[in-house]
Amino acid sequence: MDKKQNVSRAVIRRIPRYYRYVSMLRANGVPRISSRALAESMGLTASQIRQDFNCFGGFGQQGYGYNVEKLCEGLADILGIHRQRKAILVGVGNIGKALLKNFDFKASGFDLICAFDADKTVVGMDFGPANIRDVAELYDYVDQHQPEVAVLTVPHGIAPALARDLVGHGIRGLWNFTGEDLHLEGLGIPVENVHFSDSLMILGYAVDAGDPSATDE
Amino acid sequence: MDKKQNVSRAVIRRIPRYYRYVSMLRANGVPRISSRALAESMGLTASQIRQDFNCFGGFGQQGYGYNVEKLCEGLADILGIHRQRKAILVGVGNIGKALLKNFDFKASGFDLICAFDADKTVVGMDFGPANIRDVAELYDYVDQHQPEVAVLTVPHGIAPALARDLVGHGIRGLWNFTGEDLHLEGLGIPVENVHFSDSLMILGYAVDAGDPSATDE
DNA sequence: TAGATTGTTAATCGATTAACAATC
DNA sequence: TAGATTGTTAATCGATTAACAATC
Repeated sequence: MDKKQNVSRAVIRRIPRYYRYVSMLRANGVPRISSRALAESMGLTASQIRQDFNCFGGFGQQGYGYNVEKLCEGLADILGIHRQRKAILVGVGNIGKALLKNFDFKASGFDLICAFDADKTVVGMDFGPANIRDVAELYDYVDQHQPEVAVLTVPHGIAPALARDLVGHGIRGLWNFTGEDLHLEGLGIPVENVHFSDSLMILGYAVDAGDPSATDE
Repeated sequence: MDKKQNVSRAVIRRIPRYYRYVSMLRANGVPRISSRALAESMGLTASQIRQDFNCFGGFGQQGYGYNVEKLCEGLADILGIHRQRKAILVGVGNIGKALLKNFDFKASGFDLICAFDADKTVVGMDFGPANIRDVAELYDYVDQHQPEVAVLTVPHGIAPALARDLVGHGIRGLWNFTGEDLHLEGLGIPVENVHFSDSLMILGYAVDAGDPSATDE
């Protein structure tokens, strides 16, 4: 199920999308799928799909294709969905609230154990799965519970310092919604920077150009 | 300012990030920057930056570098920031609300003129720039005001049909937060699918692997 | 002018696609 | 077995990097 060590960035970034499509097939009770049929439905080539899956060793079977159940579990394992790593969220503003209320952390492999904010009026409340605590307790909490990942939904400006401190307290990955690029790869800390504006600007360019090829995945 | 026709997808997707960095330099009053210095601060190579900028014709000057003001305006023009294209938002749930309240559409080149929801309790309210109308009025409104882009923040399931209908009424681009991939490129309609879960899963993978190289941009 | 830095061509690298033998 | 489809190698394509002449 795990074979090669050096899986390229391009491949890894496609895995969640595979997982999404294959999960849907599974939910629909489809027992098996060929690389050709999956490629068709995803807008990729069959070759690429076989290459990608083979980075992680043989999911498939010649003459048959891929068993959907097995493939789905394989992809889930690659992504560590079942590991349910502990995560915290810092900054319960609109975006923070929206994530707490709507976003299914469990489905992505995380257990959101607590959220933090400086605003006393939200401290003590519950949104979705997590209780809100005072940000003053943040580092004590991190020391004690050792979450692996922090979701940053704080206002612009305070992100870089916060990120550094969290990493100092053992945080190993950051999901960053602040709009400021964080670069902690030098420390070996992965960061996913979510930039709404970049996405919308690319859409604007594509609309102006009348060219959809800048968009999709 | 505009030279080549076939600007590659890879280049286009970097432009918003350039725009972000160069805007910051401008805000800080920096008058000029070399490809070398910009590369340093963005974690790219100088070569790549010069190649990228040259897709759109000479922003720079030999021996001097790039004039920040001019470069910033050039990038804004490529992205059509000043065009302020009309946009609507459909689905005023948590994510919709968060976007309306927090997201600066103008800074990305859009004027969010109206939002729609089926829930009568939010109809008539204002969040941020836009008034909320009943979704029953949606298509009449689109016919009349001809927005170019629709932001889809509706619940899972109804997105594909809604997207098709909006395109039927002249919508030329979709910013899709529903978690369902929409593929309308066959119709020449660009779509930016925003997938929070994909982003978080990639982060999870990178954390497990102890390898930040899957993340960043 | 001399130094700096671009614009641009050529070389390298990586990712995608094609092809086909292996095998279920 | 025959047909289908994978796993995998080789060919192609595109994107990034290096190099350097042009020129401010």
